[in-house]
Amino acid sequence: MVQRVLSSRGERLAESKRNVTSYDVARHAGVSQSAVSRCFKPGASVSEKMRARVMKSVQALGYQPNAIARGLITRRSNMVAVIVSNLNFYPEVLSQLSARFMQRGVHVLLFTLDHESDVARTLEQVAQYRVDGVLAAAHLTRDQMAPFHQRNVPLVFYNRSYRDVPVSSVCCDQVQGERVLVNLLAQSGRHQSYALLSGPADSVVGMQRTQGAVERLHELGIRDLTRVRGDYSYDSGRRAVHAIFEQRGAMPDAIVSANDMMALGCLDELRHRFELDVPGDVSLVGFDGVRAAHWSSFDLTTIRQPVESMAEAAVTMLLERIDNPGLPAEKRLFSGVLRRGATLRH
Amino acid sequence: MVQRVLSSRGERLAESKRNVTSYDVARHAGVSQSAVSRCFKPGASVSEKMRARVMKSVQALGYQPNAIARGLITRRSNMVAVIVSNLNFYPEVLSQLSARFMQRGVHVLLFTLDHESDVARTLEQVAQYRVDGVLAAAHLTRDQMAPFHQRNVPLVFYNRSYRDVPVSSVCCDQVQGERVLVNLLAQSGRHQSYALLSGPADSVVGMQRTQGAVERLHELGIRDLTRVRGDYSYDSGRRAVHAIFEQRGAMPDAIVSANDMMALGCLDELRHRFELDVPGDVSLVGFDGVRAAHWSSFDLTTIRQPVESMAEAAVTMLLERIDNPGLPAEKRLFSGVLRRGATLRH
DNA sequence: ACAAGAATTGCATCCGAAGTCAAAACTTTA
DNA sequence: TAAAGTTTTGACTTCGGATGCAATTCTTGT
Repeated sequence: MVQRVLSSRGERLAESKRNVTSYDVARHAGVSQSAVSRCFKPGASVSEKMRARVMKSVQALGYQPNAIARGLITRRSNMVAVIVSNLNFYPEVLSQLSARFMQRGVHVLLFTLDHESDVARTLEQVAQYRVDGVLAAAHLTRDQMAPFHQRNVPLVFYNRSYRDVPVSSVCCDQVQGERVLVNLLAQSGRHQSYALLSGPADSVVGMQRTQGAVERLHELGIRDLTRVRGDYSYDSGRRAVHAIFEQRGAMPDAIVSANDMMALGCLDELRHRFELDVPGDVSLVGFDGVRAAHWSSFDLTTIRQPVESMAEAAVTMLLERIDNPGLPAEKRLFSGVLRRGATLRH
Repeated sequence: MVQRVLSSRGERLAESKRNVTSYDVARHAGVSQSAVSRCFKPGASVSEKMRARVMKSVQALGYQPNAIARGLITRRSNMVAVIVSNLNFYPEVLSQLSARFMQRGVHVLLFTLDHESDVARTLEQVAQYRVDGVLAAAHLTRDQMAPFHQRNVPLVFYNRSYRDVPVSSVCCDQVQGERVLVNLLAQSGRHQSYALLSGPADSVVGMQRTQGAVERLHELGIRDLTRVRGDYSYDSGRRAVHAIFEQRGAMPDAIVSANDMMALGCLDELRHRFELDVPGDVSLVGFDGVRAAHWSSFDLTTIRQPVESMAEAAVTMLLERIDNPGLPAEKRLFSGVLRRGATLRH
């Protein structure tokens, strides 16, 4: 008898561990499993009576439909993969994307790539989870995109565009933004010598910004240009100031940084190590419009990427293409917004 | 004939759209589906000949096992939910967690909660995806945790501890950290009057920091204490300085901020609006050890949370509990690391 | 009250991989 | 070389919910 009690307890325990399924609900409510399933499908043909009855059992048993099982039969996981190259540089973007996907009932499977972590393996994982779409804020080679195209998994890039590949993307116009900044510097008529602080060599965005600046400077006939390279970090901005100084033997009138973080590094180094005045001695512009650029210690002149609009556009584009796989690839280009700070002599 | 070509194309197209399954591979290789399945299970009983043959077909067809289907039968999704309360405050933490999970072959389903977005609905989603575990860097009520306990889904909290609930957590010792800071301020013997800038009322971490500071100040017999509240943002730090000034009619000798962001806001406002010297006129301490605290414009004295260790511990704890559901709840408490900056008079 | 039509409901099957178990193939031993 | 033991392999079932279709129930009109 003791044994019996124990075994019954054991069973109950085992049972409580097992998840409640639609069959359990059906049995409890005295209806068919299909009926239960239909109660969870909006717009399905279910009578009020039935719905009430099923829902009572659902409540009683604490039933939660199994999204995995549903995904298997519907071939829709309701998940998208978000691939971010280096989380540190994009916290705000990820936050925006995540919030917007969630709001639309889409779940985010997050993949982060720290400098050359095994991209191939990561993409394999993405494929295995049968995500409905992929939002990539990271660089992929053509070969790496191919499997998604083959499987008809929509792919939208954030701030990476591929000139020759028909793939959707949402970008901020880096070239134009940088040109605006250079114009601004040139217009003041107080900058003869320039330094350009580029991003890492493998950053497409960085290349575009650099290109935009170089192009415009060249058009304006400016020849006094020192070029150094950084890695987008604050510290590399600080180091860059030294590199510039050593290369030129003096500070230039203006420094054009490929992003805000490095610009802030420059700013601090110029002020605190070189004891120079910004913008009195050197003008400085960045790119991105990060929070810190607005802080009163910096008040950096920069181009703000319209992150909200871009995230919204990217999410919309991806979801549209999931619902309608026939849609053609589309590239949307947003203009950055000039923020006039106090790092510019005029 | 044209029609025939078209239709054959159409078929091929339709076929190429359908994902390759283990049955397709089996047919192609002339073996059974089970054989294919076994080839993907490490340590399964498969002959070399068989494995080679299957893998050839796998390559030929570009087969990728369907993680959804696998998850259904094994009842293991190989996904964990990471719930983050406000992404802006925790980019580094998320980055750490994500990288560490990925490294161990676990996938991250990301859920973000912006101020009181529907927590209940979010948790429902978490449950429906049958994640293997949950890592929460957000506050959950006891009722909200219950379903996970019932379903035996391990739950680990990051920087939230629940005194009376047997739930696992990894935390930084907020109270101790704040006490260390207060001691430091008091030891210098140059601070008589204090202001305490707390976090939002619903932040447990904030409460603990505030409590630690208040306790220690009280123990030291310091009575001159002005208390104001912020929302953790830089801007609220700036505003707080005004609030403090208005409340006291003068600036205190030291401001203890519940986090770094607000401390930086204070610092900027003190220097640029009030034209006060920090640390000459006012001392200032923060908490967290964010990147910007190290920047030379600020050089903030603060307590750095050992994010790497904490993330590693949290990930390990969660995965251990997934593999071994019998493990008891455990709370791990890390000490923060004092960073002596230049915002402290001595 | 009854036929015709509309709205519900249930049965059976499917999604794609994993695991059980017995049959088949291969080894070893006498 | 046959028997016994070992390893491989394949047929079949399972996970949990969705859906086409047929059966049933409910409306409606006459």
